[in-house]
Amino acid sequence: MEPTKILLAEDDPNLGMLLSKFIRAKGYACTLSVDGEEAYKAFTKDTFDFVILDVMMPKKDGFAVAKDIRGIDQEIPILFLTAKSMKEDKLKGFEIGADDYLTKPFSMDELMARVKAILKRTNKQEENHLYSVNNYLFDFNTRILSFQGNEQKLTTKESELLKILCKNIGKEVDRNDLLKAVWGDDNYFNGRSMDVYITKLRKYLNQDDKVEIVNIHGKGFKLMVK
Amino acid sequence: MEPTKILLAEDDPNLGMLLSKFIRAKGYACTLSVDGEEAYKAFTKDTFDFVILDVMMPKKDGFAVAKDIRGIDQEIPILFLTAKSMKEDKLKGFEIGADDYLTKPFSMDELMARVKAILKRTNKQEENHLYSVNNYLFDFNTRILSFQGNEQKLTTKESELLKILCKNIGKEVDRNDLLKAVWGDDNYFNGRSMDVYITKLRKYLNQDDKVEIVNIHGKGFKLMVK
DNA sequence: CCTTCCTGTTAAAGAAAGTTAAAACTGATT
DNA sequence: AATCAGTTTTAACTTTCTTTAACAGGAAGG
Repeated sequence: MEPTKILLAEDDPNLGMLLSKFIRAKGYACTLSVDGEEAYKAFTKDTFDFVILDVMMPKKDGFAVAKDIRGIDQEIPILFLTAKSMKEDKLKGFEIGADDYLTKPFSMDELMARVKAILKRTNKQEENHLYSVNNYLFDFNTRILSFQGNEQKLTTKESELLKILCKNIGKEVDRNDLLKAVWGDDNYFNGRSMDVYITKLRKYLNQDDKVEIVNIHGKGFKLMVK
Repeated sequence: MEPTKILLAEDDPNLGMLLSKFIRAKGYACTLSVDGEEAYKAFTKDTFDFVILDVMMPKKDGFAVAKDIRGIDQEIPILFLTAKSMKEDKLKGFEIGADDYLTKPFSMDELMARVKAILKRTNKQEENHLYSVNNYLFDFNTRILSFQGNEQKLTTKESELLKILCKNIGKEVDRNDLLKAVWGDDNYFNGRSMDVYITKLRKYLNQDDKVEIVNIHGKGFKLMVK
């Protein structure tokens, strides 16, 4: 099994290095970002199991990053780091969907204990990125979409797009969230590109007429099982 | 969709306020009762989706409240909060029909995690947005309006509008409420757009002359079965 | 009555999404 | 460096959905 991947966003280079080193020493993989934008970009590029965000960061603060991340992933645990223990900050964080909150200064061990506790609770182990959509089975790791034994290998973009739809099965996913997650930018041309990919995915999925990607005009898409 | 309603019974005013605030921040509605009797009263007055009971409370302890609640509702999830982790307490709780048990002190997110997990388990997943209007059947999820076997696929706006009318069948729905619900804004032009959609819906619904969308001049619309 | 506002309806314009094919890019291989 | 296969983007065209415009009736209130 691959190690648990942690995304850490911390603008203070000293603390950032220290934390990431410590996390790696504990047997996790850790990607360090020095500001909010970089963190979100990293999140869209790679697949993580846990996110640690400093609240105060240049370019994009921790809350903003969390909000964007929640737009495409409601499950991944998010832990905030903050200098002050302000109550409203805490509440704002929880509103966005934080799983925990740590006030500086904190000890390394304290951080790891929280991370472990949250992972233990949230890890349903099924996070093999294996999605079942009625009679289809989609394995994001191998990028294979199978239907009653016959397998279809998907391309990178195809599988990234399908993954997000699968994660939100039955729920509408905002067009812009999809674009930012898969293309990194939600401009017009990427939008047209995505439409092309939606067509491709629909072709793959048309063997099972209970499965459908529906468009919500002006809003986004929804993968659903009738 | 209306928020999930949680009934919280906790006699410690500090903890009670903190918890209820936190629960609301997480997007649920929360009613706080300060003792067992009040909690039971609240339960009979309103409709809840979840109950959290402190075991030790004045007037009526958590177990007694749970017992009474179970007398009228065998389904609703109940979670107990207790100061001690006594085994017999735990057993007693489960006997009565508790869904989970949390020992103080606990963290907020631990509580929410339990609540979410239980809701996920007990919830019949996505709501069945299935409406029957005399001989018509409307499925909001698939956006299909069917009449004696023949199916009509509706567009996004058509189905959003029809859904709200169906939810309020027989009742007048205010023009502005409709506009704000479907268009997000009740300006003049959206109003004209809605009128166009009302015409469209009427066309779909004219196969059954017992079904009608009537206008209440200057007020709004009403979907009714004669 | 008659004026004004509200609603009903139709058609056309405008915007978003669906589809297909070709072009551009990428990375590996010769 | 040229070729090739696979992937992604761009472009063009089509279809579908939504809004706007225009006109016609009705209802409410003076």
